[in-house]
Amino acid sequence: MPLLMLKDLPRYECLLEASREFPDLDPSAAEVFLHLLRSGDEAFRVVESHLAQHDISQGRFGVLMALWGNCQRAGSATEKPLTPAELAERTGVTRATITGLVDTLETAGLVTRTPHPDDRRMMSIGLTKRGAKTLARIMPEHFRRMAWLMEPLREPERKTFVRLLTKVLTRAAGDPSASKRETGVLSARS
Amino acid sequence: MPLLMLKDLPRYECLLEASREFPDLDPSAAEVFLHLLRSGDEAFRVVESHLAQHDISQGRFGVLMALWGNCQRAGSATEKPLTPAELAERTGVTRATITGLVDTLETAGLVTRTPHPDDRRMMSIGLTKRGAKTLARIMPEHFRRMAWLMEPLREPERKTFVRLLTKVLTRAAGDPSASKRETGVLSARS
DNA sequence: GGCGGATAGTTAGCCGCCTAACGATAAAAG
DNA sequence: CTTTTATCGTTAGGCGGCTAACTATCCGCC
Repeated sequence: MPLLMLKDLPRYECLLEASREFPDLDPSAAEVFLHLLRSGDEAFRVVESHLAQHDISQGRFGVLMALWGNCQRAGSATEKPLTPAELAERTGVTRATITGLVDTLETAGLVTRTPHPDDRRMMSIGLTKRGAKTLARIMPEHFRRMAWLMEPLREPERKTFVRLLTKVLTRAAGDPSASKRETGVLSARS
Repeated sequence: MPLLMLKDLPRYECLLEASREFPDLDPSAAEVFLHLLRSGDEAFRVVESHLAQHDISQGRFGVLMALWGNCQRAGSATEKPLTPAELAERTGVTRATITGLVDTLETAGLVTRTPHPDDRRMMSIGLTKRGAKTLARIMPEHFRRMAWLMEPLREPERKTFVRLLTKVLTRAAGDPSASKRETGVLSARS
């Protein structure tokens, strides 16, 4: 997981102090923001350390899950392949990155890569039996780790949490381009 | 920002459905978890896209901030250098990574790197005037972006948010080793 | 003073992410 | 039918993260 701004979270009082020097700094916003970055980081680590034991990175896991989900979605026991572009779309990385991930997964015998039957520009990526078995081995503990991390939260807290997180996601989805923000179009929008 | 499990967040009903097949899957925990991962990702993107305009990566920004914070902390106008190990500790990456980051920052004229006066094993990394000016130029918009993302949340929501995030962080900090979790020591602890 | 263990920063190699560019292919336009 | 535009997966190169190993240095102990 890449670097966060700084490892130790500043106390609110420090942010308040800093806001005197930087008028653009909203102390409570910064506090939430930094806690969010940090928590996301930690959440990632909790599951990633388990995946690593299976020689699976989060990136590879995403590809495997997308393929596996596609089998389930198809409601069929037979594999339903995806193209690299579809994998890229579902996993949120570029097609170029998918090439590398599929390279290593193919080498490990977890996926197949064959020319697409309908379009010669495309490849067809499918989950092997070994890939499916690897996933089946990983998923129980994967889900347990998620549950473990969230255990201190009771159901109502979880609902609140999701609601707040969704507000952030909605806001982020409305992200105008950076240049617009800097030129003050944002204040006109607000 | 690296890959999340899958780009599109599953609806709660899907998680409920999946929990029938996977007894280890706690639907509400998974929902919060995935929302958290995703929100952390988006928060990262909001500030990172701005930094990129200044040719600064999040990693570099962290180093600069640590150096700048050290100046401030020292309450002195003169620069107060840090060692690579101190930078690594404050920014949460390895010393090896710091070497690379400092390499590029030094090339850009934003930091100085000199032998340490007291210990010949160490280097001394300091912020240049140019580095400080670059930071001063970046920080207003950086803080504005944080504030922008959190704007939909009112003060009480922010306090709740920080409380919930802190619970997660506390839990993550109590993370026993992975092997212990898998062997069931966790259930004995709970 | 000498030895052993610890620490520091760097290097090499790997991985995963990106962008830009490319050749091959498909689709659209005229 | 031909030309132009769009799409695909891959490649090359860069960056930032990691681990392991290395040489140089420091420190504690005998």
